[in-house]
Amino acid sequence: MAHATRRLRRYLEDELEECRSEDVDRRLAELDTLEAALGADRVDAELDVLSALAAETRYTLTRVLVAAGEELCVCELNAVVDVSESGLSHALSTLADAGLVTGRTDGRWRKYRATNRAVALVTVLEGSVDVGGRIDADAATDDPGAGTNAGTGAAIEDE
Amino acid sequence: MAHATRRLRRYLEDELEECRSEDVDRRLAELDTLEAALGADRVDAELDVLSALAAETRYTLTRVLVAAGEELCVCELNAVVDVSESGLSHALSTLADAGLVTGRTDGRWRKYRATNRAVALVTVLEGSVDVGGRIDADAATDDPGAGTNAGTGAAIEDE
DNA sequence: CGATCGGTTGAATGACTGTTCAAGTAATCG
DNA sequence: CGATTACTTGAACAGTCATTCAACCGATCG
Repeated sequence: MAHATRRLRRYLEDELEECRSEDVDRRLAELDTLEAALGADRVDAELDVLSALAAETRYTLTRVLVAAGEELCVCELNAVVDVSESGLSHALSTLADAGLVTGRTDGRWRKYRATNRAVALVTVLEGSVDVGGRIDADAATDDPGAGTNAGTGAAIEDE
Repeated sequence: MAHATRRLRRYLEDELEECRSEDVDRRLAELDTLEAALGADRVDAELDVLSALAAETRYTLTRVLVAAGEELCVCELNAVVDVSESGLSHALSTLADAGLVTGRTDGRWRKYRATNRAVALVTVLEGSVDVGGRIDADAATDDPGAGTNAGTGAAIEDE
C-alpha cells in the first residue's frame, strides 16, 4: 500500500488547499471509518445473497416465485427454467441457503415459496433497471430512491 | 421436457381434485404466462446488474461510494479494496457498465460516484440481510417489504 | 519538448461455479 | 414387502470470471 498511500497523500494535499499533514491524516482516518462501517460479516452475508441471485437459472426461479406470490411445486418450476432435474434442485438449494426461498414437503411433492427478502430485491431491481439500453443512471444526490413500485401482479390465484 | 410435463400433469391432476384436462391445460398456460411476463431482455439487464455487484471487490466499492454519498477519487478507493491498480480500474469499469457508478475526469484525477440504482440496491440489501446466522427469511405473504430503511449514514462531508 | 504521474486497456491465468450424470433418500402405491 | 415416484446429494467437468502483468493514453510539470 506504500505507493498507493503516497499518491493518495498527494491527492489530498492537492484537494484540501492547505497541506497540513493533520488534515491528511484525518481524511485517511475517515476513509478507514468508511470501510470499517461496512463490517466484513455483513458484506459477506450480502454477497452470498447477491451471488445466489446472479445466475440466470436462479434469478428466473426467484422472479417466477415472486411473481406467483404463492408456493409452487418443484415440478411446476421445472417447466420454466430448462435445466436438468438435479440442476433445478441445486438451484433451489442455493436460493434456500441465501434465504431467498423456503421449501416444504407436502406429501410426495415439494413446494417452494419466495421470501420477503426475495420480493424486496426483485422489486427494487425491477424498479431500478429500465430495459432498452438507456438507464436511469444519473448520479445519486442524497436521497435513496429505494422502495419504488410494488405489486408484481401476474399472480396465479387459482383454486 | 416430455418427462417433466408428464410429472407436472400428474401433480396437477393430483392437486386440482377434478382431473379434467381442461384445467390442466389452463394451469400450464398460466405457468407459461408467468414465465413470459418476465421478459428475457429485462431479466438479462437485471442479471447484468446483479453480476456486477456479486463480487467482493466491486460490492465493497459500491458500498463505500454509497456510504460516502459523494464522489471519491480512484486513489482514495485504492485505499479500501486491496487489489492492484488495474484491478480497481477493471472493477470500476464493470460497475459503470452496469449503471451502478459514474466517473468523471477532474484535472489529473478521476472521480467516481454511486448512482441511484446503487443506492437503492445497497439500501435494500442492508435492510433485508440480518447478519449473525439468523435471517428474516419467513415466507412472503403478499406485502412486499421493500423500501425499508434509508440514511446510510457515515457520509464524509468534509470541506 | 521529454519526463513523470494517474489511470485505463488487453491478454493470460488461476480460481470459481453452473451444469450434468450417477447414485441415494423419503414417501406413496400395489 | 418391493416398485415406483419425486426429489436431493455428491463428484466431475466445462465454461466463466476476477485478478494480475505489461503496455498504453492523456494530462501535468519542469
